[in-house]
Amino acid sequence: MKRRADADGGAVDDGTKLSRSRFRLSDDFFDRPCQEVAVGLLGQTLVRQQEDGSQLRCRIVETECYLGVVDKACHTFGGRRTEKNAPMYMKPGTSYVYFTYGMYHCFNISSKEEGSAVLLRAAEPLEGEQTMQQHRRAHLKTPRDKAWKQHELCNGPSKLCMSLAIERFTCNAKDLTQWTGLWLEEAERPAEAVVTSTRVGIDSVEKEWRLKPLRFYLLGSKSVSRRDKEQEGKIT
DNA sequence: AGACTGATAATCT
DNA sequence: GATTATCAGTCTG
Repeated sequence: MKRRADADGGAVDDGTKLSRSRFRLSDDFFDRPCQEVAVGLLGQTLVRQQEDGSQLRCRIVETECYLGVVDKACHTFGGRRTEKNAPMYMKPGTSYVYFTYGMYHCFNISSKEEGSAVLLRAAEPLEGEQTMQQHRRAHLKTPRDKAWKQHELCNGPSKLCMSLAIERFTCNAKDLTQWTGLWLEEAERPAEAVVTSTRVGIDSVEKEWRLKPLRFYLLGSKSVSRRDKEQEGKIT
């Protein structure tokens, strides 16, 4: 895997923080089969650049595969093309941010197969937790002085979007290997085992595709959105 | 921690 | 007109 220093993406390290990974995930990371990208993203760092120069950072702990035109649960199944799903057909590493349930967003990254993408489902906050709390509060129906536990900030696909201020008008159809607003950085290989389970929230899909093992998460992370006790029991 | 329910609007049929 | 890759609030244990 080739590496490239993050010269154009993130804020310049001002020396006040300890050394951290500075290798931005690039084309050769995303231009791989959906399942490789989904598993490979576990443990990596998702970075959101704020307008004030600060960064929001989190560690990805849960992902899901949407395999493209062959996948009955996928927005591009059968080769369907709409204005909304267009980013899924774009270059691997392109963001696909869509609005759902009249209120929420989901954030995906396109991968190699035609129409495929990885849904980012959960992450652990690393930096900017107070800003994440503010972003979450801004979405409350009735504004109040609520605070979430750290592991509750990004433990779901739309919570992750709220915390990082990811929405379709600003973040959709971006090349995440180039854009300065949002990118991924290589981190240490996770020590946790990877749990494989079924995808969430696709109940109307026929059984064959609904039950495929296409969700991946890091065992033991408190930020995982839904644990699969049965699968965890099979891990030694 | 888990189960249940209502909310809410863009998108597609 | 139906559906939705979800969440917050409430209730229960």
